[in-house]
Amino acid sequence: MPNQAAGASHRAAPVHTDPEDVSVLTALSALADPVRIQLIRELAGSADWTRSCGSFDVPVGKAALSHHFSVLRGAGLVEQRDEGAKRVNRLRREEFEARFPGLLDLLLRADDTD
Amino acid sequence: MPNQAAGASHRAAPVHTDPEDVSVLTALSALADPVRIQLIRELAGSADWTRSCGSFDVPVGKAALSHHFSVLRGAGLVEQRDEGAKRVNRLRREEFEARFPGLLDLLLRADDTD
DNA sequence: CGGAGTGTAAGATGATCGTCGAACACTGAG
DNA sequence: CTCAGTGTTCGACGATCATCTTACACTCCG
Repeated sequence: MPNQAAGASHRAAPVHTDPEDVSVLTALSALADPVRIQLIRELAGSADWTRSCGSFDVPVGKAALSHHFSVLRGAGLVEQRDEGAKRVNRLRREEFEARFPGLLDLLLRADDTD
Repeated sequence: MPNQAAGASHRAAPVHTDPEDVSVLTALSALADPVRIQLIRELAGSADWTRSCGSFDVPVGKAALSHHFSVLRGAGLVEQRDEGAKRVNRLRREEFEARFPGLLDLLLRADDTD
């Protein structure tokens, strides 16, 4: 097997979906949840690859949290990478913006919660 | 009681919500449904006040249809008016666009269904 | 190695949501 | 008035979804 750079992992790599392959319905369904909205907002306020899954201030257990990240990946909103024991995240701003122009901005600009 | 112009009705007027009072979550939730997406698209392709509720080609009964229109009203997406025995509809394009710029266009431009 | 930390997988539970059928109210036409 | 057409409301049902608990796998560190 090929030599791997820093950040190697023997865990199963997270499954990602290209935003181009995401339907409008899937995108809207992924965004229509308070916890996921909060995750995206927090993620948007942090630099890429600096936030591990457990570092978010959301009122759910880690099992539910894992599920939410899975949904966000499936909607092409989040990219994940294993870094040691942690799984760090990145918001796919440009790619998602190219597929759904203005949608992310709508979420991030809004000042209401519910 | 005041003299009423043409189109008077003794039925309870439909309850509308101003798009300005709609939260992002409510808007996204309203749009995250295949039937409602179809309703909005069909409505967008017709002139204002020309489509009665029963004139839409959706695969649900009239009870469910009535529910969907109620959700769309609550999200500030649709305005309704009684005209004789029928209730005719209008897509609130400009008002909704002012509150959520680009969101409606996203739905109407997309060429995928699910 | 052994233990703490991190995240996923599987099963169960409770709530929400979309749907339908039936009953009801209203309108317009005969 | 009677009747057909239109739409809403109510109760019920089933499916989906968010959540939790438990168990498991992996990584790092001592």
